[in-house]
Amino acid sequence: MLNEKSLSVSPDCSECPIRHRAVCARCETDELERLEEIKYYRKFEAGQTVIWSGDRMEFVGSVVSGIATLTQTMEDGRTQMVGLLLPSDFVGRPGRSSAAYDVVATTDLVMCCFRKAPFEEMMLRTPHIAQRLLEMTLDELDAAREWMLVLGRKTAREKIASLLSIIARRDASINQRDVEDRLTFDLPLTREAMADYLGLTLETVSRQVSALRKDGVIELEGKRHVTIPDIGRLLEEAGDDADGGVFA
Amino acid sequence: MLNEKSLSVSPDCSECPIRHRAVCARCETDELERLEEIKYYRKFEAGQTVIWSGDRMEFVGSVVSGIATLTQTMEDGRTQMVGLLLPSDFVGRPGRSSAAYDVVATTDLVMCCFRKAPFEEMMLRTPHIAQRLLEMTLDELDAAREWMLVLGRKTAREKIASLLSIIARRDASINQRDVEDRLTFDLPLTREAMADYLGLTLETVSRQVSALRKDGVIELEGKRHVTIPDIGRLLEEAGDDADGGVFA
DNA sequence: GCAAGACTTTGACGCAGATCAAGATTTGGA
DNA sequence: TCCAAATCTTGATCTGCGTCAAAGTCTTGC
Repeated sequence: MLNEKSLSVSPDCSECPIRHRAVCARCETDELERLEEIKYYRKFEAGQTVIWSGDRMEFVGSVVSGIATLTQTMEDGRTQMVGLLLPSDFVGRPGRSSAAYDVVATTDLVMCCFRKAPFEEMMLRTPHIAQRLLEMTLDELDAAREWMLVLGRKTAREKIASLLSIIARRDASINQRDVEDRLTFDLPLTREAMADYLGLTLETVSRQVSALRKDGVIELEGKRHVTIPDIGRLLEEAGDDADGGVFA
Repeated sequence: MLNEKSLSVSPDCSECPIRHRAVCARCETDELERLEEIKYYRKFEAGQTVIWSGDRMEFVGSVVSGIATLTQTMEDGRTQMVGLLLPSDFVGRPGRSSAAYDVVATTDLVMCCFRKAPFEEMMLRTPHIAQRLLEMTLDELDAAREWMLVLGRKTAREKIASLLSIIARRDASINQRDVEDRLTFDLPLTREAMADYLGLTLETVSRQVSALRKDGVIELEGKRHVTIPDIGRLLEEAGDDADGGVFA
């Protein structure tokens, strides 16, 4: 299965998670080349909608850089975010022809896309791709279920702490350490987007963020830059085990 | 790929969804026979725990008959149901060694199980199985995300109506039509289990069920037997489009 | 550098659903 | 058949978060 060429990563693909995670180092050379043929990049600006719920979806792909959200909207306008897409996350469903959710770029976004039909065709012939996608989808399912606990049973304060701990842990690209080796990052979401993710109003989000700051759980510089002095404390506030449940 | 034997269903397997949905009519005869070798049935009584969160999980499988729930519990005892397993639903994750949730039988339950190691091994050699599991997992992910909207944004009354409409639509085995051709079924969940699914208290569930009855949206015979005079009305109460969103 | 719009904070008040409590109904075992 | 436990209903009261309102603070383009 393995050969030298499949292990090497060509420069233009060094940022492409699908190729890294699903394909590279596992498939035959000619499969890699076929995948290369149907691959292309798309860029979106912050605020742009990548795809509307119900639209025909003619590609699948994964996030290379930036952040996007998946949201559902009820007829009366209530909206719930159902997924946060960070670099390396996959978008799209083989076998489904239209999008089930709105996908919106919340920061500038680069996606690595594959035309859907040839990708599906290739999946049929390349078992590792389906297996890798299954693995990724099971991870997403776990994350969705973890989030159900947050939405159904946690208080507003716990919800905020849960969101901050997910962001602090999941997106290596925005995470830094400051001079004292504390976690520090820019929030990639507005208060309103946080509210949509957490099933709260933006006013409640704002109040609870202020409360966490006042209590020393987080530090804020401006509206968006967050520093976590003690990640264990934050996890406690989130109602998680100190060792972090599924996020560990 | 196809041959006569793979299309025929042996009697002892006529109820096994994995075989129907993932394997039958798609694989070679010898794969079918190997699958048969590692297959076994397990029965559980109502109330029994199938597996505890964190336990080593040495099988995967699917529900043949009965209903089970997936729940998460916080240290302080708050619990959230994160999945409802109806006949044909799959349990277990190839590649994961321990269970992430408690699985509890809420009615008498029959499961069709496969020993995990040989099943995984077989999955590697039989692309259709991974592809079928991917399809099923994507469906579960959609259901989980639909439920996030219910948990995050719907009122108590809408939540109850949403749960009833899911049960009314998804479990063909408990669904009947009465003499006037109206949907009618026994609720497979206690008020407490409904509360755990909906992120409510059991008192609120009881009150809202009573309210829906008083308003003629549902009819009750005893505590558990429900009749839906007008499914469109119920969907309206659930806040869904009359044509049902992802449940359509 | 300033005006307009987007985003955020804070306050006052109301309400949906939680909590606490008591009692009714159903189930099951001796 | 009867008692005990489980399940469900209903009422009274409390509270966390939503709603409405106003003002503060960033950002952007001119």
